Amino acid sequence: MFTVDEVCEKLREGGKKITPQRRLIYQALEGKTNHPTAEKIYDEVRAIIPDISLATVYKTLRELVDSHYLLELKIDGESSRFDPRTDQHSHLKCIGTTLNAKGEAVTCLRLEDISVTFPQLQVPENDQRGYLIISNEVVFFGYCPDCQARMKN
Amino acid sequence: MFTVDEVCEKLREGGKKITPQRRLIYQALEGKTNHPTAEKIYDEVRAIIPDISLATVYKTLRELVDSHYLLELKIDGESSRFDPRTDQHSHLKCIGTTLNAKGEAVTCLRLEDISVTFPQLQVPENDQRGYLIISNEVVFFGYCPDCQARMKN
DNA sequence: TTCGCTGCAAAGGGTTTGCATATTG
DNA sequence: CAATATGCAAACCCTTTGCAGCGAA
Repeated sequence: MFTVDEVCEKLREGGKKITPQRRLIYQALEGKTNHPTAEKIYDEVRAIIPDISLATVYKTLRELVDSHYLLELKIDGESSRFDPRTDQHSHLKCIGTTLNAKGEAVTCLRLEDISVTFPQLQVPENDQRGYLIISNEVVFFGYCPDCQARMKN
Repeated sequence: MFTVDEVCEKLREGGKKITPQRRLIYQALEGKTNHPTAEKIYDEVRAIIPDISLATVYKTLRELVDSHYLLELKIDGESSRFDPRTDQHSHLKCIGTTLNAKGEAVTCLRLEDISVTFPQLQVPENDQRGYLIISNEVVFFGYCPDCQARMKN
């Protein structure tokens, strides 16, 4: 859970330069729990710097991920979502769908943090196959309140 | 865990036609536990029908997935891997890496089935946020025997 | 004969890369 | 001033799509 100033300072120490573009991208992530995609961040920053390039957004995000200020979540084949919360935690994803104008199913993109991890989870002995287990990742699937409400109609 | 004949029969009943290409793709999957990618299947089938098209492979796989003969696994942003085992189960993925000729890290692509699921896993109350939880997905990460051996050197 | 299938090539979405120019420190 | 960032366009990878011709039933 970085702050803009903290990231700026640390990156500057590493010989990087802080541009208005970068600062705004950091701001678009600071304290967020909605796991935006690169596009979402692009849209948000573009409201202020209209001709920022999507490539700049991607480069800046990659940098944050590489320096461990940001987690990149690749769940279920969706495009990457970015999470400023970098401690170990799990996720809860809504699987609700709506139909768009063309009658195609569009899935609700809500994704929530879950504070816990599940270190006690074990691979059954006969499935172990000589692997040295390091970690696990748990994702829960369900319907968010909005999608539940929509389903009642 | 389908058999080639079973799939052929069922699809034929649905008005589909069984071509040599399709039959070979089914064979390349029948009973397999290595979770091949579309490319891997393409390579395997191409050894027999050299001018089969990758598009045909993709179309055939999509069809099997849609008719629930095949599971499509999208883990960690990798390209899709296909699993003829369609009952509920978990996976164990090797995170070992080697360096290729250009010094880039290449991850071991081994992926194993784990027979169990973890229906008892709960979302902590204060993380529930009004969601109706339906299921969860657990992936274990670790080092396969080969990668462990390589790390000892 | 008919419809579904094939291969090809093109398009698509998301992401990265190369490069000349602009900006930071 | 030097080095790093930017924006643009092109390239990438994986996957899907459109279409004319081919082949299964």
